[in-house]
Amino acid sequence: MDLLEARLEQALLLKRVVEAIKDLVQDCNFDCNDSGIALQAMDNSHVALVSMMLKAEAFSPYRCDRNIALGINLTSLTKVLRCAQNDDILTLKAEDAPDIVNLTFESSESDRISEYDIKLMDIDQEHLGIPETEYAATISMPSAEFQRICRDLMALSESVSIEATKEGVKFSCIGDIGNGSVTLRNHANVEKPELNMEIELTEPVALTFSLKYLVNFCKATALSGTVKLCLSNEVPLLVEYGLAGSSYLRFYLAPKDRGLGGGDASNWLGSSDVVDKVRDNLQTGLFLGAGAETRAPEELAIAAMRIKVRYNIYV
Amino acid sequence: MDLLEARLEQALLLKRVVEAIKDLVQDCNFDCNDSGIALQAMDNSHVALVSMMLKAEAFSPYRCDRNIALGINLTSLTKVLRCAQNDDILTLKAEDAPDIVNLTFESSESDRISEYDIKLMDIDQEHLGIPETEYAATISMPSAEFQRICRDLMALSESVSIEATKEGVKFSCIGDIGNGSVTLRNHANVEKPELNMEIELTEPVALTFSLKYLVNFCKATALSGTVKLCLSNEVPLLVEYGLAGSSYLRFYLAPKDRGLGGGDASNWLGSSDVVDKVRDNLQTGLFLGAGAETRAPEELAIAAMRIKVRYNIYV
DNA sequence: GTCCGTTGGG
DNA sequence: CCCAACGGAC
Repeated sequence: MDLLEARLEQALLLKRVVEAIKDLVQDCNFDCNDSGIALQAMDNSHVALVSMMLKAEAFSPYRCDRNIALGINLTSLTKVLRCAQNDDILTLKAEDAPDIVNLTFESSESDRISEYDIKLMDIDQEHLGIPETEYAATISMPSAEFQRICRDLMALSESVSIEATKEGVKFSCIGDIGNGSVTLRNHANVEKPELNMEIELTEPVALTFSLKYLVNFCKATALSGTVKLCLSNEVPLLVEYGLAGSSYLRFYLAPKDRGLGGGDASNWLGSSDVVDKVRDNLQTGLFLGAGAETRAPEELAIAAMRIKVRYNIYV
Repeated sequence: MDLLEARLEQALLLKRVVEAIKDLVQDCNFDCNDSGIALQAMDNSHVALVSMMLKAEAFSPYRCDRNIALGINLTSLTKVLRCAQNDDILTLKAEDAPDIVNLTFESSESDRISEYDIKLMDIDQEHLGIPETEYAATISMPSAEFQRICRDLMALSESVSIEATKEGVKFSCIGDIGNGSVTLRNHANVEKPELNMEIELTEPVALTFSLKYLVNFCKATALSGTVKLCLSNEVPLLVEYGLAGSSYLRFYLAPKDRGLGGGDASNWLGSSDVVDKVRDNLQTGLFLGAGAETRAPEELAIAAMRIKVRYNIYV
């Protein structure tokens, strides 16, 4: 008897989610419990963090009798998901103490049934239920527009500065061939609310980020017409794609320090001894100061990313 | 206060123009004066020449207080123009003695404004306002048809012979796998004049050209439904795409000599000492004979292309 | 949504 | 030099 059984009306949802994160994360746990399936993982260079939540309501039916972590290689999962047609019905199944997860794809007329087993792996990783945070600025905008801006500016530079004020948001960059900026003003359209650009702001913010990562996050564009950008100084940017129900796909990205001349984010954590030491510390949470070990694990990831920002500044 | 300000209702026009010439020319001056913006440049191997004229009437408004040459790298310009949506309103701005040119893209609802600065470069190049010439044959035909013919024949050969007679025009080629030809007869269609094929001819002409270059010129196809081919013996072919108003995009291409066996146009000016000498001469206009130095610069480019043809014949 | 062509990375 | 990913066109 299966311990987990989750039936998704459209395989497309999971296909898109996994396509959107597979280049950031190689292997990770799908943490299943009775409220749904969650995934959290930092990317290889620990500059970005992915957090997915598929609530039980996204499935019909959904059943998970006991907490279970399914360690999956995302390249393998991608290969299998590509075998599903977009509007196939997808069912995830796992037994107790499983060494495989089973994916079943049924055509809507159910005259074709495909079944795949993927081998599981043991991944030693805490689940980091990242806490909801108050941000200085929260921008809602069409996800396609955000994608377009990131791609456009990448033609000029590796970094983008995002400045949010009450009136609007300005994305700008400085490059060898010239400079560029895109300015969006608040815009409300009652007929097409998906095209709205809205800012909630307690204080103006300006931060700089790696465009390479942002463009990567934008693979999730098809998942939602709207994206939310949440910024506070010296805190990782949150890029959120809301899914049906209150499911979501979130990306966090540590800001870059301008003082270092706009080097690639993957460069500022290089491979020197010092950097290795810091990297170890990030993973163990050591740099978090007294009391770190007593904090909830969900705070550690974000805190670790803040430390990386500091490190970047102080070196 | 800006010296130049030129507002284009549709960014698409400039996008297409620059896409059509960027593979022929790396860097060139945009010569701006009160009558509009002009560009002339020879390609690297000096076999082809591009001449663009965007009249002031193509812009609204257009203002240029003083003659100014904006030296622009077309790869950079292409990158920036790709950041414009096709129906954005595009505004070009430059100050007096500028080191950058500013491009502004506004969405028609103008809730998005993108601004890019491109660094300028000093390009030491005369403006060669090429003179209008009388040609032995002038062919008007649908631009898509010309593109199709060039692409088709390129499958067989690197060169095409264009023969114009009173009755029609024949494009033909000889290749290793076989020979090919496309013959068009005069054709007038009152309902769809864009599909007309018309020849004005004072004497029959037959010349051979590099298909690689012609295919390249055909990137301009989307700019106009009609293309004009103008031929005279031993004179460069003129391929003209007319734009709204009397703006235009023109390409000139030196004929090839059949005696050399249809080598690639970029090959027949190779790298021997003799060739280098000739190339220098082409650039200084020396081979033009007595009186060359007193000729208007606009004649030199065309004359230089004729000399290359001769050189090719006499070697 | 699918397919093809181009570009960047290994 | 070959393969994968991304973007644009149909």
